[in-house]
Amino acid sequence: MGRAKTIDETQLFQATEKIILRDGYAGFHFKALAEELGVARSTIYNYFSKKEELVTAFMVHLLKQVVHHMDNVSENEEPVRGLVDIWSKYANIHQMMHVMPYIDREATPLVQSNVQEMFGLLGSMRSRISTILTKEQERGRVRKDIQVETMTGLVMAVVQIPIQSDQEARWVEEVYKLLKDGLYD
Amino acid sequence: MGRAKTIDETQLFQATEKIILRDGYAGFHFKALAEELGVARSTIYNYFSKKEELVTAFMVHLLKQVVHHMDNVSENEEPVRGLVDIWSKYANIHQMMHVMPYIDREATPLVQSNVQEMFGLLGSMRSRISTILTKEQERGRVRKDIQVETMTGLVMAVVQIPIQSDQEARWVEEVYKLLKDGLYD
Amino acid sequence: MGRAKTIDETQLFQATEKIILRDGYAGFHFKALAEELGVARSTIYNYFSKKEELVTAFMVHLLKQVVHHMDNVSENEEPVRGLVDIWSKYANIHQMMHVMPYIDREATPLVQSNVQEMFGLLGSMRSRISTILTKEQERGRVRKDIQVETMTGLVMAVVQIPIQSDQEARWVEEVYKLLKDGLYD
Amino acid sequence: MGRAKTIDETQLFQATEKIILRDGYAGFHFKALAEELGVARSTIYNYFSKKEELVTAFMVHLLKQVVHHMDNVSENEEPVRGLVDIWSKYANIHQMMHVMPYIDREATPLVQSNVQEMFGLLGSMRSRISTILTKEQERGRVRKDIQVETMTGLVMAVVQIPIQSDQEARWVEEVYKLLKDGLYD
DNA sequence: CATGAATGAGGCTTCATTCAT
DNA sequence: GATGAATGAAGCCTCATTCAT
Repeated sequence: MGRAKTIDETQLFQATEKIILRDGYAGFHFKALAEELGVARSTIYNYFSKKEELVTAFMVHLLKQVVHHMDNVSENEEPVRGLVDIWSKYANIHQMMHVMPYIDREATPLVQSNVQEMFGLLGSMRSRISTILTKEQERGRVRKDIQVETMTGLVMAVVQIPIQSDQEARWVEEVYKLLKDGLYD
Repeated sequence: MGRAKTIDETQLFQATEKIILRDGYAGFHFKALAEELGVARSTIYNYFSKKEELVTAFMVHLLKQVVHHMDNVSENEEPVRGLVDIWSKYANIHQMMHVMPYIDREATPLVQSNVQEMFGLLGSMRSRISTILTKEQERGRVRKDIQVETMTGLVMAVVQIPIQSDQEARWVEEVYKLLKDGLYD
Repeated sequence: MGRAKTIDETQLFQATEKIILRDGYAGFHFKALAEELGVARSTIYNYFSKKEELVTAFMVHLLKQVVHHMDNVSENEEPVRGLVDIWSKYANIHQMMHVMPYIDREATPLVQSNVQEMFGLLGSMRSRISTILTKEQERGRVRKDIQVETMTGLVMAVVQIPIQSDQEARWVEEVYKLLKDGLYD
Repeated sequence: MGRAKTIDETQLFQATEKIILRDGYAGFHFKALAEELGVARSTIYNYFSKKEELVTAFMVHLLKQVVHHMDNVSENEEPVRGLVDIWSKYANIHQMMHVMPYIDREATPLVQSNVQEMFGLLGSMRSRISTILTKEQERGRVRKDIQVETMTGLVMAVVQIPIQSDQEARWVEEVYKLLKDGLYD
């Protein structure tokens, strides 16, 4: 039955995230990855034949999770709060997104399609937010004097507000309030 | 004496920004820079003896400008709006900040001190915002039920909201409103 | 598994010696080394990640050999002659030592420790010679009116006396005599 | 009458020696030299149009001094001692000679002729020593059972015996004795 | 003469990727 | 499948040297 696999995609993704979060994309090489996983560098090529393919696949994977969460939230009575809640759990996704400019998007067809999928997913996120906001507008909860794009941008941006670890609940609370009612009394 | 300079620091900084914004930090080499400026690669080393030194010097330069602007604004009657106004002009500074994880901060002593200065300036920005918010709280304009840090984070984060070029005025208007009064009616 | 090595440390050391002896340290680059060995430049980096690491490792290796030889000689009835004999075989070691001022000793920790080891080995050589001379003094063979350090220096210095190839035996004979009885009748 | 010279050959030579002795030939650049002298790098090219020309000129200059000293000594009743005496004063010349393998001897015609002159001077040194030794043989002072070349080599080699500063007199004494009568009682 | 500026040549390194076992 | 070894491409950096003022 051949040799048993020593690693799988999940481990690759975990190690990838760990390294990128720890060392930034600059510190993310197959060299480092191999060390992290305790396998030979060349072994990774049995799974992903190109660095960019791995990274983009990983990001697709991440984004899918987020989008999935968003789907389960949109039915909530307080959907904006639900979004903030998700952000608190996927804060690092933004760090991950920053690696995008460093990726050669033309590298291979697979990379291209991954990148396209990523953009698709990002679009989904945005449009889910838009939808939520529009619905809320219809319900008379959200203001109508501002473009939905700008508001969507704001909702996406708040993920950048630093969270102190073990203060997530408070972060959600405060950020939600700020989003809802703004800075002013 | 000696011959006339063909480039100066200003041009270096401009080219640096241009390249980083266009290609990301990954595409920023002295090779690219030299091509952009039409000089030999080694010429650049007469100005900055290390890639990191140039980039960090540039970022310090940028941040200084922003902080300087902030100083001239804080006396305004509507200081939060002033901040948003600055953000609209320095939107790219955030893109620039994203290169930080890619910089080898130990590269040289000069780099180290530049990086320290950068953090100092970022701190200044934050503390200026804090101060503004606290003062506004005292004047009874800004709410008091939320930690100043979180609010500062929000103010800094809005710079990430995408601007459509030639829509800056509107962006400022809308973002300011959102900041002030939130999403909700 | 993996493919068979095309070079090993021994070949690297041999090539290193050959090049340094032929071209001096100035002519010793990984480029030259790679050409000499018929491999790609980068291949060498799989063995030694820095020029200085290779050179210093090589010198440690050389010195160890010499010290080892010295140990097997000290029991001889005519130990000074034994030393001269060793010198005749390791004449080039002195040429090698001349590269030391050209080595960046701080390059890496490994380099540092290699350099330290080198000095340790040189110290060993010196102290072995000292010991021999002192013992010979006790046996009443070696004069006592001169500091042992100076005599040790003399013994080490004679390695510089040029040898004509295929005249080694004669060189040993004559140098030994000179060491023992001096120039004068 | 034109601008006054700010440096001259003497200063160049002094600075050259200082740097080479301090940092080794590796640390000897026109950059360092210019700093040492407080002039622009390019200024040096008004005096020597090539690094090698400067270095070789300097070495010729040094060797000439030594040879000159040797001439004034050879008339002494104890000529070997006289040589040792000179060595004590020019100990560093040997360090200087070690840079030779690093010099591109073909660099320019001037370099070539300098190098030739250097070899000539080294030959002079050797032949002066030979002559002295031969004369001493004739006077029945120096042994005849050993080739003059080997003995010359010994005399030249002793310059390598380390001198402790402010112990020069003693060094001369001891080395002379060793040369004359050897290590053995 | 002196100099500041520019440059080219050459060496150093690091990885992603490919190969052969 | 896994691996150790080899490699090429690409970027970094340092000087000697040349140029123009």
